[in-house]
Amino acid sequence: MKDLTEMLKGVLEGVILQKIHAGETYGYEITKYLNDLGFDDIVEGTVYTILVRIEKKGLVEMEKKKSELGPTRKFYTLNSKGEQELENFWSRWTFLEGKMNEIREQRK
Amino acid sequence: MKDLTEMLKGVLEGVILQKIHAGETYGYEITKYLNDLGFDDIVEGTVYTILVRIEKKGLVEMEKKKSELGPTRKFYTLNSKGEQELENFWSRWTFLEGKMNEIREQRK
DNA sequence: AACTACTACTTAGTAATACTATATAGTAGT
DNA sequence: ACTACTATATAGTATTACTAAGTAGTAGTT
Repeated sequence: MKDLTEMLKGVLEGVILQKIHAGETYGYEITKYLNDLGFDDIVEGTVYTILVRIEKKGLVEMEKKKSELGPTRKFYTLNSKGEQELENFWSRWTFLEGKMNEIREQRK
Repeated sequence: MKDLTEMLKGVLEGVILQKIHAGETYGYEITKYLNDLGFDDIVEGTVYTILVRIEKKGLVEMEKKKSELGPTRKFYTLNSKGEQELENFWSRWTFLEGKMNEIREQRK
């Protein structure tokens, strides 16, 4: 999908939190997952930037594990603060989604 | 709703295009409309910035009309380019909304 | 006349975020 | 050696919403 960049702001971080919530994962895998989902323009640099950010915010724990295929992977898991932030994220999303439907339906 | 700012990026402009599409309107009225909808933090400055932007992009026509209550109002209407952009906007939104549901449902 | 409140528009500066571009490095197959 | 794929890192850029402050018209109150 084209021109999605601006619309992803404030969303992509939550999407990545959700992905980590669904099971321990690492940057390269997250990037692949998003590309496979149809977010063509999301590249590794974008994902790593967000991973650094959420780690600084203290939302995740990180553990290095060897890969048989390449350099060491950095696996992330959500901590309780991360789980709370994920809930807040979905709360914001649900609010926005509801309002967008209202706005779309309005006549006059 | 708190902390919605980032999530509004790439969305608010489309919302305003939709509001104009629904009928000729002006900045102050748009601001009130958004506040009444529940977007508490959207202030006049934000709306006027976007109105200037969409006018520069050539998505709207503007006409000044006197108000009985205050300074002259600047009424906006969508032109064909604006209508096209609005369609593209909803297309992007629908795509994102669908993907977000997929992401939210995923297990592992 | 001075004031307050509401209507209405303007704009310079800031913060946050995703993307661009490039670099480094490990493993495996030809 | 070369190529491809896996895997992480980061400086710089563009875009966008928000902050903050200002100007100005109308109407009612004191």
